[in-house]
Amino acid sequence: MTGPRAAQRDLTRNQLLVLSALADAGGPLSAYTILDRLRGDGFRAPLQVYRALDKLCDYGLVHRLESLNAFVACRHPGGQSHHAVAFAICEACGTVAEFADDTTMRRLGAWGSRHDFRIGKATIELKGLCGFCAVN
Amino acid sequence: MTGPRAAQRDLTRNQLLVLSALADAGGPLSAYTILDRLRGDGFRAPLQVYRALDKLCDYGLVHRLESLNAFVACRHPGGQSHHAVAFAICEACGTVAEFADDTTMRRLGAWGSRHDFRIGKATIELKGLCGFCAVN
DNA sequence: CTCGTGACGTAATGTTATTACATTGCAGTT
DNA sequence: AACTGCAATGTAATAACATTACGTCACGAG
Repeated sequence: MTGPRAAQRDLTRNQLLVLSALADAGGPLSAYTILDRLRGDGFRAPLQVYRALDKLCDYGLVHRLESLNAFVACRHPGGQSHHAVAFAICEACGTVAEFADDTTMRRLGAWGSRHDFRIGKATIELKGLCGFCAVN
Repeated sequence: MTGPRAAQRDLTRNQLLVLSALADAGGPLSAYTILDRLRGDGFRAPLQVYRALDKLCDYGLVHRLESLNAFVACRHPGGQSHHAVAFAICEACGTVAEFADDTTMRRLGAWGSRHDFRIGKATIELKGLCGFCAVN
């Protein structure tokens, strides 16, 4: 067992702490916010956080939100397609909804095929207003 | 004439310089790279670049690539939908292809309707290998 | 003329991410 | 047990990206 999936059971202390911080937050956190929250657990340098985040992203347990320079715990861990996920980010309240739209993904894959582009990772982030904030 | 489109004819000196730098490059540049290239034209501080970039993005003449922290001149200026654009970024050679896939956009719009999310801007960036680099 | 507005210049600072290098822990081998 | 290789860690320094704050200038509307 050496694949990425296998490692889910073998998280290191630092990885576990970072993942917990994200899960507890229930929403996106910046690397430096995570660092601050983990100072009590012995974290001192950004690299400790970034290294853990890299692995967690590899393992499919965390997503990076490019448009926010922040990270979220995956809401569908164990789900097959870590690379085929999209996010809806409310600009008013900051909530992030994670979703997978297979049709959209297939559509983008089709574009790739037609244009001879081999897709490694798709970043799809919608910024806007959630139902609650659009009204209030 | 007060809308964003109108302003295309009224770019300031700084905006024109930044747009030219991006157009000349033919690909993405970071704000600081632009700054360096414009030192000869009197640019001294990051803010001069960021201010121009903000406006150029508003006007639909420049796109920000979130996953690269970089900016590109729009390849379809005057095109109707500045917000409905996607990018394919080759991780090997750095080339960026800009495209608009209406079906994908409608699909995401449909997701928004179904989930009561009002989309302001969609960020779609595909990372992978272009036809040339996938072979070589 | 004066007031409001938008662009500009400059300095300082804040935020995000990486490089470089030394060390530690542990599995597999001998 | 000693050796080796590898992944994770600790620490410091620095690079890269972005914003805040404040003062000035040009210009059109009233």
